[in-house]
Amino acid sequence: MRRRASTYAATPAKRQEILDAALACFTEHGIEATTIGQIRAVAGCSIGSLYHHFKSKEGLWRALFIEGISALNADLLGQLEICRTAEEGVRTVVNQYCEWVSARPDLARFLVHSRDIIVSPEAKQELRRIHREHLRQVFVWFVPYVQSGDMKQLPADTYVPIISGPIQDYAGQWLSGQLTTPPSEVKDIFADAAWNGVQGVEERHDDDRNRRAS
Amino acid sequence: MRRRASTYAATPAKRQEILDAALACFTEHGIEATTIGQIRAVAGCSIGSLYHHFKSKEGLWRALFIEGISALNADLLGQLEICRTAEEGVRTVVNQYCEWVSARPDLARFLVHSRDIIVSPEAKQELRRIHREHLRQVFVWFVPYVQSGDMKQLPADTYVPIISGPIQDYAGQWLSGQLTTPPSEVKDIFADAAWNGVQGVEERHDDDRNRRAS
DNA sequence: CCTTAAACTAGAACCATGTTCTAGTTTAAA
DNA sequence: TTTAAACTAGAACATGGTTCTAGTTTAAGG
Repeated sequence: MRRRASTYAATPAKRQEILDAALACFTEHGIEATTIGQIRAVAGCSIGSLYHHFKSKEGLWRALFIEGISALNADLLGQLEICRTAEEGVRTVVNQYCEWVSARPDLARFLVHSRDIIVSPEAKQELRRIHREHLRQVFVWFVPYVQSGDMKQLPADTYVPIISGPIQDYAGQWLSGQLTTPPSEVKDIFADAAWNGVQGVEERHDDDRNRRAS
Repeated sequence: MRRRASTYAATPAKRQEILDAALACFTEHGIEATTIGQIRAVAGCSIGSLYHHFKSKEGLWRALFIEGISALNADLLGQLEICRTAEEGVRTVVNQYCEWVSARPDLARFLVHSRDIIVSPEAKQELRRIHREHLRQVFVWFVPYVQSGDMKQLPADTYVPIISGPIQDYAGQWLSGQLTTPPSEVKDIFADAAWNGVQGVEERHDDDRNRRAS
């Protein structure tokens, strides 16, 4: 009723527009503080339209989250695909995370924080499923290297924390504005630490130990 | 009006009662999903009383958070006090976190999640201040060992992620029910990884490397 | 004891915000 | 042109956080 004459035609794009608007609002006001009204205003649509595309506020979060996390995961798995040594793989996990966080900080911030914000049991279940499936796929990539002894034998659930924990912690602090040096500038340090933490013990050479020293 | 005759007298305790009720509700329903009404019911007080003690829902979160994080910090600093080597210190950081998470999982879960839930700028500022102050104090403890060469020279902001990142990541997964093996059972692995990641490079002895092997 | 002020409590009133509902409008296919 | 489905608008509603007024309890001073 308020719209200009022949504007319609953009149905599929509208959904994306709402998602973009939501992310912008989250970045500006914080995820929790953002209201449906603000998103609606930025996206330039009505409440009804918004609820037509997403069944609830949480549904919107969920869509944004799944879209983001899936892209991140797919990108990592793609990069792992072309790695040919355990060390390459480990460093790729760290580096890819750094690059991605630096490239899309708004989305990264949202992903990191939304884990604690999505509450409905079904949604939580789904997100957890996606997360676990991703971890599994990454883990599978590393299995042969564990078996060959290139990587240490450890409890299955400890590899990811050891490899990704530090960079995620650092990135989280950076994303929330507590640190000024971007992850990309310290990625080698964390890649070193990650590889250092999981590399096999027997086949160590002297000059392997500190490769980032130069 | 509804109260039994001479029940009053418990003013200072009531506040704590409300805090306990809040934590119980958070554990049962999730932080976000918990309403003031639920807390009020469990604590057995009125809305007015609740708002007298805490100026808002967020104020309640804040009080609970500060209480918890302060206890955790103080405990760690106390334990560090009696450590006499860098390795002892690093392992203490990891172990203490494990023990504490295992001992008070409800509170731990709340602390981990509430970081993203407190939104008012002033509160956020305060929490950040406390967090940074804590990091600083821990860092200060390690400084002499970095200078002596017992620990690697790294950018200041990377020590904590390397030491604490993995165990925090693991504990977070455990707290949210995704893992079944409690942190206390894998703490040595993470302590090893932590020390491995920050120990000085020159003064390494062969038998230092795998001390947890037995 | 009695009075009085401050701490505290009760619960109704208020208000912001997420969600539902009804009445449409646009599009595309028959 | 007709019709059904996708989509949009915005008012009405429900829930839950917050404020407000009217108390009640306690402790200190007469």
